[in-house]
Amino acid sequence: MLGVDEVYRRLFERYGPQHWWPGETPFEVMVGAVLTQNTAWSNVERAIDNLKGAQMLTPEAIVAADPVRLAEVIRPSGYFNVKAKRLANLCRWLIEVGGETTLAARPTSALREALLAVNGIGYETADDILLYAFDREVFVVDAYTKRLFSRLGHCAAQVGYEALRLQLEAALRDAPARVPLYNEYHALIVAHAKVHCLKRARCSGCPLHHGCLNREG
DNA sequence: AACCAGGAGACAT
DNA sequence: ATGTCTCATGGT
Repeated sequence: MLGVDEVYRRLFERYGPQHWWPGETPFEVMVGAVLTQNTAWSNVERAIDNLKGAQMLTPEAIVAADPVRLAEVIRPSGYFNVKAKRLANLCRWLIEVGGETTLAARPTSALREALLAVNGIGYETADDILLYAFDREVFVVDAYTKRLFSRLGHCAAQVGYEALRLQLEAALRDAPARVPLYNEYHALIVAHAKVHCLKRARCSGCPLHHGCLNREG
């Protein structure tokens, strides 16, 4: 079976560095993490552009905004009513704790629990924020990650989030520079999925769909 | 025209 | 602990 480190090597060889997250500030990363829940990034870009254009890309502006207005602005990202609430929850929490800079002092486990306590932030969104906004050593697991590693024989298809995250982190525990490694790894899996093989339904006839990475090149 | 996207929560079992 | 349903726009 292909090792977790070898999978990374092959992904990196194919797609090169991805330099994620596509966001300019930690706060923009957090907003993007919520807006991209089960949604294509192209749609999220529009929503973020709208927020910028409306001068609303700050915690204060989002909390102060009328919920209907906020939903209207983020409309292109889909699920706009739920996501408007989720953004407001996130921003209320950020203001309550005294801003992002205050959070830098917290240990990762405590920060993770605090994020998960915000309604609308689940495991993946929390870990996106931890890794890409706070540079914490957390392996982000998403639907593609589960499909990839279950198809490669590393885990069951119905593996739970935490089980797979801990398994992957354990497999890479001796790797140097894990934060940049995790950063690239998740981005590379998404890049790979964008090309092929990681959709919900396996593409019939695709010779790679049982795990393209088993093949060289 | 169906399928899917860088999920999460409420709720039932 | 594990399923099912809902939320919704935009691209292929």
